[in-house]
Amino acid sequence: MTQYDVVIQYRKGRYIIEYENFAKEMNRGYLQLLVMVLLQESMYGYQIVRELEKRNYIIEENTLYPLLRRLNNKKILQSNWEIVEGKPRKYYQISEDGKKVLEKLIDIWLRQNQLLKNLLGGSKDV
Amino acid sequence: MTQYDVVIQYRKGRYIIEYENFAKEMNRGYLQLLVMVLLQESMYGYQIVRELEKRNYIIEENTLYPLLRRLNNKKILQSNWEIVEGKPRKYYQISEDGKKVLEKLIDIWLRQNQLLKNLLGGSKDV
DNA sequence: TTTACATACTGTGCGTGACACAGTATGATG
DNA sequence: CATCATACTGTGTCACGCACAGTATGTAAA
Repeated sequence: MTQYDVVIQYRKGRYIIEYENFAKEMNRGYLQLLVMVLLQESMYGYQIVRELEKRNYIIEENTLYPLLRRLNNKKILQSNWEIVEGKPRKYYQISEDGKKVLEKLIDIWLRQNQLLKNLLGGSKDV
Repeated sequence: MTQYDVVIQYRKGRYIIEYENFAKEMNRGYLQLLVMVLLQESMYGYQIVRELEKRNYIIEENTLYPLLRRLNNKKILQSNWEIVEGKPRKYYQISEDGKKVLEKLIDIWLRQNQLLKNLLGGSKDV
């Protein structure tokens, strides 16, 4: 915690650089979109975490599992259990309703991208 | 509300298509990024709403004003009042701390973009 | 052999921000 | 003189990211 740090607050027993919070917010919406895109092929939770890890994107298990459950409850995803090597795995895939929502989200994402690209005006290669 | 609609729930006196909720989530993080990018030049709230409207991006006043206040409280933004044509206007600009956060957010955004682009595999022109 | 780590889930609760709702005040237009 | 555009303020609700805590199996190291 130096003069160079950004905005600091004490929470849950440690100092939080405020941009950790902003980073969190950046995930909202995006993670849902990401998961829906991935689950066009059937996958289980742990597999998703590892797959994204390989692609240098860290998603917390604490984030992903509740997310999968929520999307499942909303019928955005479908799921089925399989026993593999004595351990149960819950496989998820996007549902027909989910595909419709996914389309909308990709639309939004494209529009957001376009706008930001314009505002940054070529200073970033997006 | 037809068989073609996606996921429906009744709230606040009307039916909500579930993807409105997903759309909402898509704004989290992104709006903060957007505002920080815009406020590299000094602007006031109402002006931001109209400016984005021109660019076909609707941001609710109910969303923007609280957002500006929050970012101001966190010293991400600075503000000053001016009286124009007898009416007070609160002008905001990004602060030095804010610029550091903005850089991080753009990084995150670029990484998210890259990953999603890869996953969508050329099927979308991003 | 027991300790520890990887695998693969479950449940509950907190904090934050998008947006709803409500309100204030001025100037211009009809 | 009513209504609309301008330009803010304050407070409350709800959903989601993530923290925290727990369960259970298989495997590798000490």
